[in-house]
Amino acid sequence: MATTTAGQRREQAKRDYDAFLAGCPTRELLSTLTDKWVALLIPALAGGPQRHSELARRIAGVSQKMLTQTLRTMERDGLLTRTVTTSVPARVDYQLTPLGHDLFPVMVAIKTWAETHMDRVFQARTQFDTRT
Amino acid sequence: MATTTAGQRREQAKRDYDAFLAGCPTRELLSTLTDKWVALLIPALAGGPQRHSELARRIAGVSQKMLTQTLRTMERDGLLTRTVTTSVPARVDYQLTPLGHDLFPVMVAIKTWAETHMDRVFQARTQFDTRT
DNA sequence: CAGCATCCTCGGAGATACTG
DNA sequence: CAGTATCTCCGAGGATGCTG
Repeated sequence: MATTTAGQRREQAKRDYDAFLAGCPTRELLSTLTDKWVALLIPALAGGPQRHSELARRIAGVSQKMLTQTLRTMERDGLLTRTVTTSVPARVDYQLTPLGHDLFPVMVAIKTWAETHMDRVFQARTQFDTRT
Repeated sequence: MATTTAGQRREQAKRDYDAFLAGCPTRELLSTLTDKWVALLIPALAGGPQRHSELARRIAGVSQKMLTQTLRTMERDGLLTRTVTTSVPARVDYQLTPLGHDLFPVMVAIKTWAETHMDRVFQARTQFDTRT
C-alpha cells in the first residue's frame, strides 16, 4: 500500500529542492516561470482555450517567434496543451492544464501587483534619480 | 477634502494600467519583477537586513555584477533600501521596504511552486520528449 | 568588503521569407 | 493561419583587475 500522502510528497519535494542552490534544477524552472511572456500568457489563457492568433492580438507586442517559442516551452513543461485541428487554414488551440491553471493565481498576482503599484514605483524612481 | 480612498485609487490604477498593452509602462515593470534574481532576493531579504556578501553566499551562483545590478534596480524601484556603514572594511546592508515586503508573498509563491512541482514538470518533459 | 570599469563573448530576439 | 528556417545584431552577463 502507499504510505505517503500528497501532502507528504510535497513536503519531501520541498526538502529535496532548493532554488537557493546553484545546481538545483528548480533554478532553471524558476527561469522559465520568471518570464515576462509566461506571466502574461497564463492570465490570458485562464478564461479558456485560445488560438495562436488570438493570443498574439491579446498580448500586444509579442513577436510571432517568441509566442511560439514560449508556448512550446510551456507545453513541454506540462503547463498547457496544444490541439491541432487539421483544416484549411489550420487551427491550433492552446489550453491550460490543471498544472498550468495551478499557476494562475501566482501569475495574475504579479501582473496585478505591477498594475497596482506602478505609480508608487514611479515616485520611488523620481526620488532616486533626483537624490543629491 | 480628499474624496478618494486608497481602495478607489487602486481601482483607478487597475483601470489606467494594463500589462497586456505593449506601450504600457507596467510591461517594463513586469520585466523587472519577472527576474530570476528578484524572485530569489525578496525571499532572501524577508528575514531582515542582509549584507552584500551574505546575499552572495545565500544565493549561490549569482555573479557579483548581477547581484549589485539587481539590488540597484530594486533600490531605484523602491523595493529595498541600501544602508552604508562607513568603516574599514565598508559594510552595506540591504533591507526590504514595505513596498518590497508587499511583494514577498508573490515571490515566495513562485519559488515554492517551482520546488513543489519540479517532479511533475520532469514527468511532463519526459513524456513530451519521448512522444512519437 | 563593496562596487565600478573594462573587455569580450554567446545567445536571445527581431526581421524576413518560405511551407503545409 | 500556424509554424519553421535563416540571417543578423545588440546587449545581457561573465571574468578580471582596480579603488575607497
